[in-house]
Amino acid sequence: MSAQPATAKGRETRERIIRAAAALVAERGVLGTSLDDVRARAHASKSQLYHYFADRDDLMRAVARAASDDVVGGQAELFERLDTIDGLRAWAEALVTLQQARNARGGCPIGSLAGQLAEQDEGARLELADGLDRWETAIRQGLERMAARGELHPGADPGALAQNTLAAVQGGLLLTQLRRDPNQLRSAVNGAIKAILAARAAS
Amino acid sequence: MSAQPATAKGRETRERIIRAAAALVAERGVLGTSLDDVRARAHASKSQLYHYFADRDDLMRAVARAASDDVVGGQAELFERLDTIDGLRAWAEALVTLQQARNARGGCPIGSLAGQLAEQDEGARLELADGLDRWETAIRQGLERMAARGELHPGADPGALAQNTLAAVQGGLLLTQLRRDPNQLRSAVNGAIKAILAARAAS
DNA sequence: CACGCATTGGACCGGCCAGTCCAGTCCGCT
DNA sequence: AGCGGACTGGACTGGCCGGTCCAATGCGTG
Repeated sequence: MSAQPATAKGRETRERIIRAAAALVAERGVLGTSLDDVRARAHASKSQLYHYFADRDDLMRAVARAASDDVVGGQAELFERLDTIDGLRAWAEALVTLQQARNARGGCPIGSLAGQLAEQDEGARLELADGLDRWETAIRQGLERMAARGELHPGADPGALAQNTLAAVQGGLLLTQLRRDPNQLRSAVNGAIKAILAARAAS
Repeated sequence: MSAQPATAKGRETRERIIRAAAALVAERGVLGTSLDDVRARAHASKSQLYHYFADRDDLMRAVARAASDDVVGGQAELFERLDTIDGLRAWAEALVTLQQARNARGGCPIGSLAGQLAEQDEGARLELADGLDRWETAIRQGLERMAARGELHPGADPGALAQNTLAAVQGGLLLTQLRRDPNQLRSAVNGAIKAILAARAAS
């Protein structure tokens, strides 16, 4: 960490830097992103970078947090309907559509950053794990609402189902990225939904 | 690519360089591995690096290929028994045990490299995708042997099951890495095996 | 206005690092 | 032996890049 902005202007500058860094990291990876690139893209000066961030790692940690927030925040409305099979299907299809729009590039920001940062910077790892937690929680709460309505088999474990669903999404995204084929994600998440269907109570 | 070694000695040098680079990349990531580091660890000189590899990217491509070979090759014996539920369970448990031994660090080499290389170097992406293909093929062939023995429901799709199983493994490994908890992998792969169980023919 | 803190500009530095280059040495083959 | 290609050693370089520093400029408050 470093100086938190004390004014609205400062906060905006800090945000601009993070957004620029996040965009560059998404395009070129942590490897290919220099602070000068960030500086230029954010229309900021070197001292601004070091005013708001302790060093390069600190900035990357902020990028990891921003990625987590974006990924999870971007699904907020879809999360609300995760307590019905239709809602689950809509959520899954939205993920697939996003990958199609991106030409199956980039994978999941959380997953990509994991490979680049998890073993290098403990703070970054924790930010990414936190994103995963919030994501899994949203899925689990949807399933728990289903269970509370008696729609799941009494022995079903919403926690385990949510965890496996998240794993299927992440694994599917990796296959999608490496094979440049969004159907890899579709198949994986369909499998996860099938597992949830199997846990439904006999009406 | 660059010069292929013409003599046994040359081949050994090239191998030594790749192994050194792979080890360093596993420890510090692509980002944190310089050619000087590789040179030192491999007891080689700068000219040897550039004799066998066109440039840094070319070396990293070779590292990606070596990672694919190691991951898939290391499971060869386990792959042979993938045509029984017990064999599947043994395979799954071996993966979990490996993660425990590694303190849940590093994830899957293929997955980690994916985040670091897939969007930077098309050649590396293809090497990693190839590793994935060989892996998935091994799983699929196990399931096909089960199907040939009539142990799977006629409508079951070994290809889709294999794909989803691989996705579960990769996703489980990502969760394991970010949460430093090997049980994440166990849960994910158990879910995949459950899906296979559900595809068994009623004896 | 005057004070002080937040913010900004940008020159500068020292180190690292990918890649080059040439002068060799090794070694199989004839 | 001696030719030639494969292989090796390591100095060198030019550029990039993270990080430092200081001077200056907003700007809210009393």
